[in-house]
This record gives sequence, C-alpha cells and structure tokens, in this order.
Amino acid sequence: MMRTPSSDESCLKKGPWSPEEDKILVEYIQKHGHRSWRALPKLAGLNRCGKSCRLRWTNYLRPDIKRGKFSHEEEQLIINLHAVLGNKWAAIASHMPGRTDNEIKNLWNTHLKKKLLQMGLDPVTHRPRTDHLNLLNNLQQILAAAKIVSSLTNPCEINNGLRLQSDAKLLLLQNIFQLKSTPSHPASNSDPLLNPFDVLGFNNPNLQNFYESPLSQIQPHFQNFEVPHHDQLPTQVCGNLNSSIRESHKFGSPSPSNSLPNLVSASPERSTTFELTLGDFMDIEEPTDTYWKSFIE
DNA sequence: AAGTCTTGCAACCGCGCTCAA
DNA sequence: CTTGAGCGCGGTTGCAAGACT
Repeated sequence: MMRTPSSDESCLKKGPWSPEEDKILVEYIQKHGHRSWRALPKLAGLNRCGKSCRLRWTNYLRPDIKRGKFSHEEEQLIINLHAVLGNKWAAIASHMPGRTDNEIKNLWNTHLKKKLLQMGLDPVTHRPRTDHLNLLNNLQQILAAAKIVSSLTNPCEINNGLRLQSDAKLLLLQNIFQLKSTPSHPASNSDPLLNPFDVLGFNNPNLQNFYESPLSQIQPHFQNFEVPHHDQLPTQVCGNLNSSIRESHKFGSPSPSNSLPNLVSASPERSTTFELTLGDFMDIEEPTDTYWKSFIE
C-alpha cells in the first residue's frame, strides 16, 4: 500500500544531518525511546520526517554501532553469508553485531563485488563466471585466481581456491575441445578471419599456434590435468564424464563420435548437460553453503 | 595549480509487508 | 474483507574527498 507524503512533509528538511539535529535526536531517544517514528520528529522538535530520523538513528547514531574499517574476517563472513542469503542486507547485518545493513550493502557494492569479479567469480551466484563471449577471457582470470591457492592459509580461501582450480581445468578442457572438434561452430570456420581466438578477442600468438596445431600435438599439454576418478563422483556425474571429459583423454585416436559437451550457457542457469555436471561436481566436497545455512539457522 | 575522473558513503526513494480499525 | 498508517528493506542518488592527468 503506497503512502503519499503528507503536505507538511514536503517542506521538511532533507540532506545531511547537522550536529545539532543529531544531538536533539539522540537525547530524545535516550529519554523517550522511539515507539512511533512518525510522531517522533514533532515531539522532539525536529524539522525532519520520521523516516529520516529512523534512518539516521539506525545507520549512524545508535550507540552500539561499530565504526571503522571492516576486518578481513568480517569481509569473509559477508561473502559467505551473501552466498547463502543473497542481497538480504538486513539478514546479513543481523549476524554481524555493530554493523548496519546500509554499511554492509555499501561495502559489497564498492569492494566485495569487485573483489569477486577480479577473481573471476560471479558476485550473484558466487560461481565462476560463464558468460558466452567472455568465457575464455574469464578462464584466464579463473586460472590466475586459482594460482593464488598455493599461497593461501585460511581454510575457507583454500576451499574456494581448490574449487577454482578444478573449475578452470574443466572449463578449459570443455572449450578447447569444443573449438577443435565442431566444424559447424562459427569460431572454427576455415575462414582465417573467423578464427575463434580472433572472434573471442584473443590475439596471443601462442594461443593461435595452440589452436592451429593438430590434436596429437596438444595432448602432452594436458598431462597435468587431473580428471577425478569416477569412484569419487556421483553416478550422474560419472556418466557425463564418461561421455565428455573422459572422451577427451583419447587423444591421438580418431574420435568419430565427437561426443563433446556443449559450450557453457551464457546465462547463469544451468541449461546444458555439462553445466549440470559441472555444478554437481562443484558441490562435491563443498560444505560451505551447508555450513553457512546451518550457521544461520 | 587546475580541471576531470573515480570512489566511498550517507541519505533518500519507492515498494511491499504487517496490522489495526 | 477492505483500507490506510507505519515501518523496514533494497536499490539508487548525490556529494565530498581523493586520485589522476
């Protein structure tokens, strides 16, 4: 139900609060509390609307507010809570005594979102980004982020880092083989102008050579890529791995089937078979979400 | 030194929910 | 059941300060 502002509300003061106004508000609330925000400004003698008073109190003047920079632990906590709760700033704030929803929201929009993007993670899903056209570009970011894992000490970060490493490997395999093996794919058109690395914005000569080389020459480059043993994976994952990633281990032998997974969807929804597989795979040994859910409950 | 751009944050706005009349 | 006041939440804006050219 929409409430239209009353006529006398329109001439009320807006904008930054003066120290005098702050003093009046604090003294009034300390004496009388804040039962009705709408009535408060008149009773306190403030030329502000009740909403503005409430906001000023809850976001700034409340005595239990912890001011100052967020610690690394607090940032990590916000990221973890956001992964479970999404943009429920008030809910996140309720688990962080002394911090306001507004403060957390601002921190997220100015720092944490960028931090996740730099790591190649989608700030909405907290999963590696899978936009279609930027996929290989993102892959570079994911690989770069995954490299950092070796220097991590925090168990949470190590967990995320290991996940990044496996995601990066799978995405790399998936896309390289897709490009190599699908003649109908526009990116693998024989027209040199449509070379996939041109199309995707890559002009690194090493990558160009990599693309131009026959499969038999590419094989040795993947010796260090580990595909998890199927005993460690759920049945459905196993099945898909058998027909996709495992197939890719048959380098050198002609593969008439070309039974390769589809490219990862541009949208965050898990629309392709492989993406489901990847998503399920990522959940293996991934207690984080469950942990935070139980933490919140 | 001056102008422009970027960043961070306080405050505002609009929407939706709850609850009493 | 309907209506409207009050409140809380999430998204957005505007401005000051710092960084950059």
